[in-house]
Amino acid sequence: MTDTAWLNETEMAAWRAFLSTSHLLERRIEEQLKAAAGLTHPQYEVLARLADAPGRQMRMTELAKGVVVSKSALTYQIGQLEKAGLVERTTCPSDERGVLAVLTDAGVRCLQLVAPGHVEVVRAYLIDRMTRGELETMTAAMRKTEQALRQ
Amino acid sequence: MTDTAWLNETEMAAWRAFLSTSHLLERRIEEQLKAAAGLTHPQYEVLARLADAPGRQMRMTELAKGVVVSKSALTYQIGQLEKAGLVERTTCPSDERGVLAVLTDAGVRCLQLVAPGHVEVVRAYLIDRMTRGELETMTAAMRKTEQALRQ
DNA sequence: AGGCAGTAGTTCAGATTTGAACCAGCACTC
DNA sequence: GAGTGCTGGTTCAAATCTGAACTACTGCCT
Repeated sequence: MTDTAWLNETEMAAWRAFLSTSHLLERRIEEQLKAAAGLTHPQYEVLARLADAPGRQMRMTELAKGVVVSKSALTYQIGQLEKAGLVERTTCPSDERGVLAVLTDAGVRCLQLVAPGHVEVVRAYLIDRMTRGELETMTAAMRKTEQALRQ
Repeated sequence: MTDTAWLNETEMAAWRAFLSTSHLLERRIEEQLKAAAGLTHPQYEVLARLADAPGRQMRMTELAKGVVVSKSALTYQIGQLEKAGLVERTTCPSDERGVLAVLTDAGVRCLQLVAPGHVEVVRAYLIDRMTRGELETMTAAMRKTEQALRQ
């Protein structure tokens, strides 16, 4: 263990702010989605990602990486969404092992219904409270960390 | 529902970056703490908060708010930490209902042991990748959101 | 062809989280 | 000083997440 520099005032404040904020926002989002449509945040993210994907479909592993959950958690959530009729499973034509999660028409409609309320929260608490400059600075910083963490 | 403006490119990129980064970092931290000391991130946060508190002790509700978990989750985690001998429960002298979580000497030692490795991760992936300016901008932005979410 | 390491998903057990329901003690009113 | 509403914590059931097997298939290599 090499000796690590402790965090100074500013750094600690930054870390604490980041940590608390991300958790608080997560809670708020979860609450809003639950109330609006009985969805969890990961579920919403799955729908949103699929909607953006070509053919409204994506491989399980790819989706798991995008949403940042374990493969088993995704298996579970896709199961839930399938029960709700918002997603379907198809075996991948090019790879017999693979599974494609496909957004159904009902899934699209559900997303259209829920998205505005969700975006509203993201805006009200995060986006609209930042200046354009702050937004860009934050994005740049986040991207560096994200890239490092994705290897 | 008033009509909400959708997120434009920049805003969406910012949101996605923030979201992915916070989740990825959370995963990495969890992994490090688990490997280093069998602690979860919330558990570490509890220890760290208590160590900073006067008398190394805090009321349950106050602690739950600080760490950003539900009261029931905190009850559970304090139970775990108590089993491990890192924390003790005391009834609050001024309020018979209240419970004080107190960091034990073993808790202090555990924290001293684990903190460097944890800080190392926070530094390596987040803090040290930002310029001083970015750090301050991000903190300012996070604080606005945090404040709004804490009402 | 045959073998073999690696990848894709699922299953499983265990840990953790959450909100709702609950009990007890505080504080304020009449 | 009894009544009432509120706050602090715990308990509980249900949902979800994770990592560790496990199965099945792919892609190489010989």
